[in-house]
Amino acid sequence: MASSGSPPRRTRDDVAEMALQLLDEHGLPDLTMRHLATALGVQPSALYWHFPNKQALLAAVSERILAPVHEVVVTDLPMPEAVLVVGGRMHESLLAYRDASELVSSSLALGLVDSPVRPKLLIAARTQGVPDALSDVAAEAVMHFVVGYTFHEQQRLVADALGLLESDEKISHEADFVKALTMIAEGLAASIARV
Amino acid sequence: MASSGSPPRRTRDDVAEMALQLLDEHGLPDLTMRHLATALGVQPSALYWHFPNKQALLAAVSERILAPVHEVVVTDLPMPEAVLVVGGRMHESLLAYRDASELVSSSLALGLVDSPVRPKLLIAARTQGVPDALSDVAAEAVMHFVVGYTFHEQQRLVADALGLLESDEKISHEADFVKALTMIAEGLAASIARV
DNA sequence: ACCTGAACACCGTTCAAGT
DNA sequence: ACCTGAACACCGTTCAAGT
Repeated sequence: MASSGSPPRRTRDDVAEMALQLLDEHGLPDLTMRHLATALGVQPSALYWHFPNKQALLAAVSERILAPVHEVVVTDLPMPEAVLVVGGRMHESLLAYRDASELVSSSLALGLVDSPVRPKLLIAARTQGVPDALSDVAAEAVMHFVVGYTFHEQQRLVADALGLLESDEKISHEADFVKALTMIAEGLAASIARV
Repeated sequence: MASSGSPPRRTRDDVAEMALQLLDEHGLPDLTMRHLATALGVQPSALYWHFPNKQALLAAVSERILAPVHEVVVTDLPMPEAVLVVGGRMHESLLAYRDASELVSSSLALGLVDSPVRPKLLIAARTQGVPDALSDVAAEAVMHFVVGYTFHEQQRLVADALGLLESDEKISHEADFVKALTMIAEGLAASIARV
């Protein structure tokens, strides 16, 4: 049998998965097409058979990072709580990999990836008779806040690791995140009450 | 008289100002140290006399973009209105230059530039007896939402200019921005009412 | 004080050609 | 279908040296 035949080939998913691992291990600045190719045992040009360009590859990585948010179940949850659950899950998902929020921020802005927050809040809103327009507005506020906050937070984490933060900057800001998200949720509740 | 003497020299401000113009005319991807040097009639290495690295230069450009936010006056303004005024001014400032929100987003995240929202809301809060902690939380929510939203919005503007948007994506989202910002302001009002 | 010249160590992307 | 090899057109940064 020809068991030691042709060299192993990579799927699109293999490439995206390896990119995610490189991101987590070495950070976004070192996630180059050349490093990725080397990690896959392939020439840089081979990557362009799987993806048209680097942005498309990064969008695929963003999708993987955001996957857990799509799994969250918020049906029959009151709207303000749904905001906390979805926003919280997105926060967790972004913190799970190094530099994830920076990467996702640009993929979202470029429109190469859809907000996972919007469909979730839409479901929760509809089961409670809240207009789509209102949940859309809330989804925008939540998504941009969570991504921006986590981006900022994640940079503080690396600054801390490098030991260049003042001691009063080193306290955990997890509580602040929840407070701000709660404030947005309360704003939504107030908007609903007025309808 | 030696009126046609030594060649013109550049100040740090000259360099930052030219960078801002290049950003606005050609966008962030084309704002390279080499292009900037050429525009200034200088060698790329000359820029490193004025700034230690590109990030520091970009931070200086971010400061220029955000300058109008520091000029806004919110003393004696009720807190929810202060949020709308400061957030609105930040939105305007970011829209004034091409790719400004993307640039400012990363400068803020890296901690190379301070949030202009925080000190403004702090003043408004204190004149009304609102605790600093509360205005800080609001400042975080406002800043991250405004920067993220405007980043997304500014990318839609270039996509529209390139003619690659569906017609239902082309409607102005200015009203949505105000609605979301208002929702955050109402969340703050609700938090204040509970104190 | 401000800048040149030259180099170093990289990038993303294309494309003809191979298997 | 998946990849190689080689090239193209760039990057940011350093540093000795000039004026």
